Amino acid sequence: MLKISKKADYALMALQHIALVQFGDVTPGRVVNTKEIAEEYNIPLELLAKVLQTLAKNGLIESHNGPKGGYLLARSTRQITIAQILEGIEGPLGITDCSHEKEGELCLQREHCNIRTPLLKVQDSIYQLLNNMTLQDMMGGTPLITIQSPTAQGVAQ
Amino acid sequence: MLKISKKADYALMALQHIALVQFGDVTPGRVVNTKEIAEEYNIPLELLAKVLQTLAKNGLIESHNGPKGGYLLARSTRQITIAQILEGIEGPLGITDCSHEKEGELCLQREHCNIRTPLLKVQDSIYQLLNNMTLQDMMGGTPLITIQSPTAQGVAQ
DNA sequence: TTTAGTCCGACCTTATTGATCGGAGATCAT
DNA sequence: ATGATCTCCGATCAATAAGGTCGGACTAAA
Repeated sequence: MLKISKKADYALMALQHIALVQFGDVTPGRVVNTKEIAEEYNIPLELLAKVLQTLAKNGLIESHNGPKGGYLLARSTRQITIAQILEGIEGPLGITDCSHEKEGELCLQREHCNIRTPLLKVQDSIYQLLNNMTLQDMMGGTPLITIQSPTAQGVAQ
Repeated sequence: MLKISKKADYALMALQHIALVQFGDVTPGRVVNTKEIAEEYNIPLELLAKVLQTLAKNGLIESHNGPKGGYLLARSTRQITIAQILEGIEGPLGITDCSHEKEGELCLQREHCNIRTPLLKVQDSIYQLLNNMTLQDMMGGTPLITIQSPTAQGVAQ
């Protein structure tokens, strides 16, 4: 229960990888493309592409078009929270259907529902949890495995 | 994202209702049947029946067969946690696919996956959250929720 | 201008959830 | 004991969401 989607999983892996490349000590500053990540983690290329597009649209990463293009983090690893990443892919956090219920679309149970308020408190606690953890917290001490890409070798000095 | 299922919602409502009837001051000790709950909260009867059956099978409530039959809480409201209820309906908590991965069924990303460990810590924090809140907390005053950010504990591997 | 790469949206396939049906078994009233 | 009523429980169906795929348009570097 409470499982996050594969897309969200892929997003976390991809962002962590980009962060490692961008701020790691191997080839700092290098731009990362979709193919590199897909091959490194065995993620279907097209699906990952869509995930990255979504992340770019939500302002978490910047896309650079054309050859030698790819993605870069839009801001520092401490300014990107897990909540932002997950919400960027899966939409706003809502443990129950009525979490973001607008006026006029009440659920059938709402009239006598006594569990909404406590559940919203639980939801809020989970959000704080996810929003207090950043990309930086997910990359400590993890070694970056470099890949042999002709493109990458050409760029790295 | 992270939405719980309708069945789980129904389970929470039903258990709260049973608890109110059983320990409330109107008709204490009365047995509650499926139909009563379904009508009160506009829940499809057969679906609720299956939810209650599952809860009974998991030892959260006791079923009494035949006419004048129905359900009773198996233990006190303070001994039934939200985690127990949700897990009884939706299965064990697992925010990622590999949460309960058995030997030999590694996911394709596992080889280079660096996000598993921090995610498991997040999952553990959510579990504590849900397991520290009981049915009792959903019946009266404001639920007491304590969270502990995994970041503070040093989530990075 | 060519070429490699990203961008974007439509599409399909599968899995999960929500909901339904019909009978078996158990209990109480008569 | 017997019937009527109610819960139990498995099998099944439909709707929705997730996972994954395809083809073409656009962009920038060589």
